[in-house]
Order: sequence, then C-alpha cells, then structure tokens
Amino acid sequence: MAAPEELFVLEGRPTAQLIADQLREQIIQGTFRPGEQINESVLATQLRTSRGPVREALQRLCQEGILISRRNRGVFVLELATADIKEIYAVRETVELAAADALLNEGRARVRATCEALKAVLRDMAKQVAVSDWQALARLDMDFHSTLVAGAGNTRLIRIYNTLAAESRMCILSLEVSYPRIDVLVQEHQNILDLLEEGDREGLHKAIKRHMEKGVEDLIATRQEAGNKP
Amino acid sequence: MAAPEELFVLEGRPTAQLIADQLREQIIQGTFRPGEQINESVLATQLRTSRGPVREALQRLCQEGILISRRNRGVFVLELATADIKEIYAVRETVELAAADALLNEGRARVRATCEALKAVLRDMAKQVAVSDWQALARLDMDFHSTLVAGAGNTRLIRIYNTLAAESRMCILSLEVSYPRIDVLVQEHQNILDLLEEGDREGLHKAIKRHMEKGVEDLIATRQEAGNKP
DNA sequence: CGACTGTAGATTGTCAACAATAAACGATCA
DNA sequence: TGATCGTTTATTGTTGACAATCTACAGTCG
Repeated sequence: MAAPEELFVLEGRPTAQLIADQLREQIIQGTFRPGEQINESVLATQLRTSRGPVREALQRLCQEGILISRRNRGVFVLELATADIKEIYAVRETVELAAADALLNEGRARVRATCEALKAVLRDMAKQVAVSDWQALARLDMDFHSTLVAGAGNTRLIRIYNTLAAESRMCILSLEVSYPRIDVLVQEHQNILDLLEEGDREGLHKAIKRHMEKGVEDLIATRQEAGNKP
Repeated sequence: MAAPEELFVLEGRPTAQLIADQLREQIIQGTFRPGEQINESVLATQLRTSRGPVREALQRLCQEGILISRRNRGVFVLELATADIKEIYAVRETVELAAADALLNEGRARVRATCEALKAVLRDMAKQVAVSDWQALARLDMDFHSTLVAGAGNTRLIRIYNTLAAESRMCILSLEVSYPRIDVLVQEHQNILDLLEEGDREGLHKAIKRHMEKGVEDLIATRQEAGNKP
C-alpha cells in the first residue's frame, strides 16, 4: 500500500497548545484588548473543554509574556508601555544581527534557501499591500523576520525570536491606526533581502539596525499622538 | 508600630512556581539525571500536593527547555548534545555582548553599581575555589554573568539569559568532572570586570568572546574524553 | 521461526466538584 | 460624615477520580 502524504492526524497535538496558539493569535489580532481580563471558566465553556487545558494554555502564554497573571485575581492581556517597545526592539535587533551573522557563516547554500523563503513572504506582502490588509501585513512583517532568524538554524534563537515577534505584533496592533509608511514597507524588507543575497555583512547590519530604529520611532511617535501611556 | 522590614510572607508566591524553582535547582544540580523520566504522581506525593500544581511546574520547565515532554509518555530531563552546547554558548555570547554594550551606554553610575555586585560574586567565587566546591562554583559562575546582563536593565534580556544560564549549568554538570582550569576561573572573570570598570568596550567584547569560546572548547573536549554523545 | 495482533500495565490527559483568596459592597459606630 | 469592619461575590487554586493513550509483552498464525 502506498503511503499517503499525511494521514489525517487526529488531533495529534496537545490540546493545551492548540488553545494557546488560537488564543495567542486572537490576542495578537486584538480580539482581546490590552489590560482585558481572561476568564478561565467562560473560555473553557466557549471551547467546549474544561478549565484544565485552558489553564495550561494561559500559563503558557504568561510565560511567553503576552499575558500577566495576578495571583487569585486572574490573567490579563499585557499592556505595553513605551519602555517595553524599546526593550523589545532592542532585543530583536540583537537577535536578528546575530542570526544574520550566523546565517552568512553557514554558507551560500543556506543563504540561498533562506532568501527563497524570504522572497515568498515578500510576494505575499506585496499582495496584501495592494488590498491594505493591516492584520495580514503585521503578520507577514513578522514572518519575514522570523524566517530570517530561522535561517541561522539555531533553535534557541528561533524560540526567543518567536516570542519577540508576538510582542511586536501586539505593539503594532496597539496603534490600531497601524503601519505608517506602508509604501516603503516592502521596499525596506526587499533591501534587507538583497543585502543578504549579496552577502554584504556590513550593509545588512546597518540595514537591520536602521529598520529597527525606524520601527521604534514610528511606534512611539504614533503612540504619543494617540496620547497613550508614556 | 514600626513596620518590620518584611513581614513573614506566608507562601506569597504561587505554589507551582515554588515547585518549579525547587525542581529546576534539583535538575541543575543533578538530582535528576539527563534523560531521566519525571513522574507526576510520585512527585506530587513526595511534595504532599496534588498533580495539578506539579503538572503546571513541569510544563513551565518544559517551556524553559530543561525538560522535554512527550505526549502520553511523560516528561524527561533534557539530554544535551554537543550541538546544544554550541547553540547555548552562541546565544549567551550574543546576549552578553548586547548587555555589555547597553550597560556601557547606561552611564558610569550604572556601570559602577554593576561592578560592585560583580565584585561581591567574585569574592564568593574565590572562597569556593579555596574549598573546591564545584556545585557552588558553577552557580557563582552563572551568577556573575547573570548579574552582568542584569546590569543592562532590559527585563526581556534578563529573562532570556536566565534560561540560558540554567542550561549552561546543566552543561557544566553533565561533565561531572566539572571545571577544568579552575586556577584561571576567577582570573578570567576578574578580567571581564576590570575591562567593564574601565569602560573598555572593545576589550570587553573580546574578553567575553574569548571566555565563551574557551567555555565551549572545555565542555566539548571534556565530553569527548568521556566518550559521550557526539 | 518470524511477523502480526491482542491484551495488560503504567502514565499522562481531562474533567467537575470543592476550597481558598481577594476585591467590592454595605452596615455599623464614633 | 467618615472610617472601619464584616459580608458577599466572583475568580482562581487545588484535589481526586475517570478516560485516553502509549509501550511492552505474550500468544497466535502463517
């Protein structure tokens, strides 16, 4: 009997992780607002499950840092202050620079494979720019960077970055008005891709740093316009 | 009535975290060996609690990466391969370099405060060298580096590093024979401290890189002698 | 003798009921 | 009128029982 590509995997993954993934996406997309409380019981009822798995999922997200737990009070969606934005982007810059370096040291084959993946992301991004789907753009923006980091092949670096990516999407979301400079969004990422493909280490470093600086500036500027927390 | 420094905080922290902390320390110290299975029920019985909190604690350590969970099989203590060691030290180097940079940018006051904390750690380290307490030395080694990273004041960086520190202690432990080059252990850290105090950014970078390189070399060399996993 | 199948044991995964805790409200007293 | 102290209520923290799942072993059939 010929083996089928993938036999219908009957809920192969742990339930708690399914819940966590779903919840994370909802938080990042703004279904739950920053500061909002998440009730275990009602969530369990909605998901047709018991509090056990829900509790596990919530705890997981707490450890990721996008929820905060107050003992005997409940879990709440993280509220990001300006200091958090600076922190997140500072660490992102560090991780991405390290990943870029490591990737370039891995050799051309690895670089080329990563570039192909990045190009696919950029194609999707261009499509979404055309229809101005902010949610999708925020996701693809992070996909691009996550893919870049993944190229380095360091599993711990990847794990660290995924958390940062989730937090970044929360930052972007909290603006609501979303991306300024949408016109240069694809262009900036394309620039990073080109420099990577050329193997221009120095240029790549500068581009990533500049990209992050701009990101922080935009976020903080837009936030101050909105009169949000300092 | 004068307020006492700290009124006996009656189990103020969540139980699961207490269990997780205790368990983490035991794993790092080698009470549980790499690859060993940890049974929820028996652990719950030993701790005079139920499986719920234990389960939460285990999940937490899974997410930290020092335990791995296999669905319907159980959780096992992480077994570190040589590739893991390289990964861990590569990320540690990245994080520490970033932290050192950030710290130097924070200004002299912050640097001086951090140096004081580091000196205290070094004093303890010298004491333990005298009595050759390997466990304590491994802990103090990591304390030194964690303190350095903490000096930068980036909470996310600190959280990331703490996990790496735990994994590093597992690496060191797995050698069992423990630290080679004990004579230069204090000296190397003192060197890093001196360069930080002088504000010698370039020298500090080089020292940290060299420190990490040596660490990996020692670990891998000792491991190969022991004929362990490649 | 080898491969397959069915059963047994152990372990995690899930659940619903119970207990503990903290904030919010309202009553009581100076 | 103001503050303090019980009471209420909603929520999480904890527990023990039950169900689902995996591995290992033994029995059976070719």
